Amino acid sequence: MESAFAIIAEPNRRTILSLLASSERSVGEIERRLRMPQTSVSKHLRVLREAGFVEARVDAQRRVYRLRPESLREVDAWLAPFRRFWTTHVDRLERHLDRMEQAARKGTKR
Amino acid sequence: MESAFAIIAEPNRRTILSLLASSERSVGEIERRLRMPQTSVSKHLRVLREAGFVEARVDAQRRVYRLRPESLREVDAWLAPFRRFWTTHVDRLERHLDRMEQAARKGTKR
DNA sequence: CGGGCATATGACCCGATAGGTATATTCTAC
DNA sequence: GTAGAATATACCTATCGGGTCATATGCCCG
Repeated sequence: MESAFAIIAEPNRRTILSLLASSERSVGEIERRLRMPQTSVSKHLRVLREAGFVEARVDAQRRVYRLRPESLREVDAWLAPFRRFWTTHVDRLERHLDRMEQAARKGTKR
Repeated sequence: MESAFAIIAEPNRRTILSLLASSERSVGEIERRLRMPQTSVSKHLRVLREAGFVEARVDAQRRVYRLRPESLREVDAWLAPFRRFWTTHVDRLERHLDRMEQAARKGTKR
């Protein structure tokens, strides 16, 4: 289970991620909202956790999972070169502004 | 091989797509540039073709493949809800932590 | 026409992985 | 401590997808 792409290839995992995008959830909540067996949820969460997509907070007997979005940036970054295919001149302006913003922040980053 | 996500889960297919992003190529060109066996290239191209990621133009004995980017928009669209995490959230948190770290360094005598 | 190039297809093997079932662990409440 | 909850893990199995090898198809050119 190397790449981020392999992780999100699984539909249930994508659903879990989407659910966590709105707010953090316990395993039981995920289980009920997505109507999938608990062991399956736990397994997918483990994969997501080990790949850095989510992290868990302990709350008594519960584990509350929340998103860790950095991993998805890899996917976003790979996608970047393709975006020019479906963007128009309007988005060109946007990219231009993005670059200017980045340049402006260069000195203060990290 | 249902979803676009499953398609791009394969590293060689991603490489092929990236290559085609710069310009169209014949099978032989892809084969040589990526140093992978021809049958393998053909198989991946078939998968990509049937999933709508690429299309082929016939040029004598060659097939010249070019990108059809619409399929990738599905991925891009799925990613959209997560983008707020790294366009606002993370940067703000990062800058916040940076300031705290700097302040902490100032205070300690190390 | 025949040979050789470019590409596609088919058959087989193999490793990875998701799902299911049963069980283990950890915590709470009494 | 015990019962029962919430969650994790082990194990098995069936499936699926990629690599490779052999072969088929189609096209060009002499």
